[in-house]
Amino acid sequence: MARILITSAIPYINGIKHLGNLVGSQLPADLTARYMRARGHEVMFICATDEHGTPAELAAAKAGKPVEAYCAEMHEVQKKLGEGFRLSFDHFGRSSSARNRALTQYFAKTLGEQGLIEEVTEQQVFSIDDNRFLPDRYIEGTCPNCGYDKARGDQCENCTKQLDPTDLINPRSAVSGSTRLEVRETKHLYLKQKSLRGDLRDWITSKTDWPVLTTSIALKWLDDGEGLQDRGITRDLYWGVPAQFDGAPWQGMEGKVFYVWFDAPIEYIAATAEWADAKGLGDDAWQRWWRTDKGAGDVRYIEFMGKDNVPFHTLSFPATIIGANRAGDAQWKLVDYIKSFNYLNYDGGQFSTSQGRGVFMDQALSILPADYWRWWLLSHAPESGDSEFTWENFQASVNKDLADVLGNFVSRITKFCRSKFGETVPEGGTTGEREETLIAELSARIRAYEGFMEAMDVRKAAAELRAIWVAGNEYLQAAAPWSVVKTDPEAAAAMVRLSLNLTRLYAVLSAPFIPDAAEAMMAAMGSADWSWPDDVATALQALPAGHAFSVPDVLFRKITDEERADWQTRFAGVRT
RNA sequence: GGGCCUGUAGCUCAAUGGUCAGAGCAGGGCGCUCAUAACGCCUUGGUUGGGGGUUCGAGUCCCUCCGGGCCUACCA
Repeated sequence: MARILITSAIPYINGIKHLGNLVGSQLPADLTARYMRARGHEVMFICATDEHGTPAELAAAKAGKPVEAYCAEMHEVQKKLGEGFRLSFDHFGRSSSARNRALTQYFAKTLGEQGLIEEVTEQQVFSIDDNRFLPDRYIEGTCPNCGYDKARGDQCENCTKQLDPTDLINPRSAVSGSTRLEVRETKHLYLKQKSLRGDLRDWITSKTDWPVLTTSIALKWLDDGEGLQDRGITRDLYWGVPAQFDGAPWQGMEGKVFYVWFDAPIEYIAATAEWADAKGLGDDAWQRWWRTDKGAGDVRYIEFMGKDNVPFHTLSFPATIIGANRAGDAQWKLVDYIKSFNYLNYDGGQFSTSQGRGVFMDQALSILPADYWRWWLLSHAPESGDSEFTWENFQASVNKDLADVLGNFVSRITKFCRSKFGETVPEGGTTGEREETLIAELSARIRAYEGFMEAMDVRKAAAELRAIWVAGNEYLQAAAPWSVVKTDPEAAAAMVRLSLNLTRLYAVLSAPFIPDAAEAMMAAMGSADWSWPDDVATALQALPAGHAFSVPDVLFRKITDEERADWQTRFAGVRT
């Protein structure tokens, strides 16, 4: 038994997330957490809402609410949706928590004491009418290069030229449209990542088992051009962790907050502390997951994220950790493995939160149960490249895999048994060569399934699980108990007994992917034995003769052509 | 502009430089009748985006062209 710490990238607070967000981090993280628990490991699975930053303030203003209230509401909404998708977080925290405020300030203070924070005076665009400094991206104007009139202050989307806000012709605030902008001087803290470059490179190059997607992005940032640059870790905003506090080794940062990307990953740690608080446990309880000087030496830490998050998790967050560890007292845990995902596209384009394009988590649950989405998304996870959601593919995959292959297997065997032997596991008969062959095949496939799950090879694990389901149908077809029962009821009884046991086995194996259906299968088998099938032959004897079971309701109903067409139309446009 | 990823059957995807490029779905045929018109067996289908090169051998490595995607540090 091992100890495994799993974090999912924390979803941003400004709205309900779409299926692309879900499959890029939370869902595969949940799959792994559930699997590792099923294997008997001690798991800490952490997620949270990422609440700070300009977009949160603007979304709150648009909703006509104070940002604190807006974030509190949206946190609850996201938490409920996570529960709806059966995301089995040990804790779903908030980056605005007191724990995160304290830890973020602690890390900043420690980094400052190590000489790793520098004060930099710089010029920033201030919008008089908005009464706020504007991030470059929130300034619009005409591109000096191509004349596009909606160019952003950081880059022109039309000609892709990188810009400085002061390059724009007729600049205006993207928030209000106001043109009363002026450049003001402002002071910010920078994390001196440059000086940690060697440590970071040594650490990253030691991770030979990481996916190319992950290491190539990290190395590019580390070495491209002039190499890794220092990063500003404060902003002129209201909503965030205050950058001036008692004991801060710098002055003059009143009214400024830490940059959201500085405090967001620290929330992984803080959310674990929030978990301990919620459980009424002491600091030791969470520190044993995060501090190698407090017992976290044997923890394996895995992070899940979309590819856009990789630089922050391979460079800036590790820089924070490595820098703080130089102080020599607390020793914080660095990530052991990063599983990153590409993007899921929607019907020929991108999912987009800002444009309301695609299917969002609340909409998805309103039309079908979580298991349908979990199965499709995980079995099509964008691991090797971007992948695409289409309604046709969704309908076909779900109907075939869940209804025809798995659901129908459970249906045919339970109903057959009920009609011939009643609703108890039948006794008598012995197994033979056919059953030996089945057990051998299942053993080999389960071993392969375990390998894919350990490696977090999500699509391959799904394909193997499906093959395990198919093996049940193949067996039934070849054994044909409906024929055998006419001449040799005892032999048929042995076949049925094994098949009912196979149903329980399927519940155990399938639970990480489709937890609700697994529960339904287990309940129908009248069992609560979730133990992992280390030995298949033994596992197939868990339900003894005479054990009562029931015929479950249809596990997965099929998606009709009419429904598919309806949803296709309903979700074709933009969410309002 | 630079960097990275990617292009394989109608669709979604596999293949440490090494048998005849494989699966699932869709299509075709046969079987079965326990089951959600489900299941099983067999089967059609490929100039691996184009062109060149390295090699005994290339989907895989190199060059080039074409297409798609992502990142490029103040959105998160």
